[in-house]
Amino acid sequence: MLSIGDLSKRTGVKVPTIRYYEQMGLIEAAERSEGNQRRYERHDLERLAFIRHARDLGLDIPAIRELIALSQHPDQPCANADRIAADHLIAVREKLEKLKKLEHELERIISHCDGHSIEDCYVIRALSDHGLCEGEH
Amino acid sequence: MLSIGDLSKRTGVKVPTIRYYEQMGLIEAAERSEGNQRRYERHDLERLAFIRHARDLGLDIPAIRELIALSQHPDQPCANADRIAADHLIAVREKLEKLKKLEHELERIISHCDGHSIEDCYVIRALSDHGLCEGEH
DNA sequence: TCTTGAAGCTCTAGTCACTGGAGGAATTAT
DNA sequence: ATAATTCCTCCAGTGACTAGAGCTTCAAGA
Ligand SMILES: [Zn+2]
Ligand SMILES: [Zn+2]
Ligand SMILES: [Zn+2]
Ligand SMILES: [Zn+2]
Repeated sequence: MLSIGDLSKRTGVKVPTIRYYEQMGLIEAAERSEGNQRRYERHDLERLAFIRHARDLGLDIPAIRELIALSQHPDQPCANADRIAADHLIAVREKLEKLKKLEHELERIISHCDGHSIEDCYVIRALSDHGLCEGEH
Repeated sequence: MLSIGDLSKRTGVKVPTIRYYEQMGLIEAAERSEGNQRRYERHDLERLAFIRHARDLGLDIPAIRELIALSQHPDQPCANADRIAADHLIAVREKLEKLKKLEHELERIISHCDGHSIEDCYVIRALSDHGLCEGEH
């Protein structure tokens, strides 16, 4: 039987975050001690590690909720789980594309400034006029 | 003299967002009509385009506020403006690195699933065990 | 057993950059 | 003159936490 603090230390998830996950329905409401304190067991540890890992991979809470629900039905096909992951990969790739464009523009803008006065600053000028940009973003 | 709606149409910035920028101190409080409605001029249009462009490049509001303040002093050196852009580029590159790792892990995870039952689903198994991952993230 | 300090509880509010709605006033078009 | 549109202010909600206030419970040492 672990206290919420023990669970926190073992998983690296902060105490208020564990309570938040419970509120969001990712973790079942834990059993309580006589004095109303949460008491956890091994399977809560595993559940929390699952959530933490999914969050680290960038999945949002509704997606994780769905994955947990799916994982309760081992005999069902896993097409939905695979689709959640695939959709997320698509979203990650879209963000990557945007960030690459930003990186490119920022590099270009910074390298074009000779670093003298604000009046001539290419950073300021480029921000004032998207026409100076090479691509869209 | 433009109404807030005109300004919105010309810049593509939504009306509540323009009011929000005013509240955040990015735009000076506009003059008002007799009936208390905001009236804008050309330089507000330019200011808003500057803000919009800076936001599109991912700069946050405090950074934009500082850039606007700097741009009011054309004779000063532009080191601070350049530093803001450079710091932002560093932040963008860090995000890029993280996203590339995520993309890689997600690709790997998805490709390892044979798409049959939840019980064997590699997506679920990989989420349950970071040890199955190739790298950190 | 008593006491003290750490850790737990609930509830509320703050983060960031907006976005939307309610309820009412002003402006514009017919 | 009337109707339609736009404007005003204020408040609340988004996502995923995070922090604090004010109180209770727990664990350990004297
Ligand atoms: Zn410069
Ligand atoms: Zn641009
Ligand atoms: Zn699968
Ligand atoms: Zn992993």
